[in-house]
Amino acid sequence: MIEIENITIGSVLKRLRLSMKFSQEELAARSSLDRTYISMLERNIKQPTITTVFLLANALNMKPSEFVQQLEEDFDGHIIKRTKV
Amino acid sequence: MIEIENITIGSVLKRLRLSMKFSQEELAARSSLDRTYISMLERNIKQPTITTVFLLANALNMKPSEFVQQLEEDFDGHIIKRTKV
DNA sequence: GTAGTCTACATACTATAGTCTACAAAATGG
DNA sequence: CCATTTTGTAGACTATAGTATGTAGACTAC
Repeated sequence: MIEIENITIGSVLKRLRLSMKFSQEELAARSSLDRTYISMLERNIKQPTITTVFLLANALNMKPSEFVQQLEEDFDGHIIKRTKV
Repeated sequence: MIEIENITIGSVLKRLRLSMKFSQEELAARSSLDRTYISMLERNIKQPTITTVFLLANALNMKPSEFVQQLEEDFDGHIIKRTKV
């Protein structure tokens, strides 16, 4: 069981984007998000809110739950570690 | 087609929490989130990040994608409206 | 009535989501 | 190779995610 701090969507997002043959610019336009933010998401610099997940999934012509399913598969066997100070 | 600004998880979250017979305190403990934040999520004062969605779903003994599916059903026929200034 | 449980709400804080501009570096296609 | 396109990155900004404490109201059980 691998401990992680956050769910990171970078690899899933990039894979799906490329499978649609979209540039980041194209995906940004389709999702009404900022192009540089797409870049940051793909590099796991930032994580999206639920609304952003919906926007991205819609832009990728898939259901948000399908997008999340992809994440589940990537993070199977991982546990999110929450630290208490 | 109804325009919305954000995906709000309040009604889904509360329904699922009650179906598990958890108090907000219980759900907070199981998800390692703050109790008052759970309250705010249920009242749609705040929206969660993807990591928080995973934490909540796990605490509710369901897959994150199932949780998101519930949201999809609630928001079927809605479109997220993004305003450009 | 009283104590305990549950939740809403206010307030304040830290960390970060998301936007935007500018520029540099990398990739691509002819 | 060169021009164009694409992506990474820095920096600054506004809005908000998430935490935490305290108070108050509602409800239930004894």
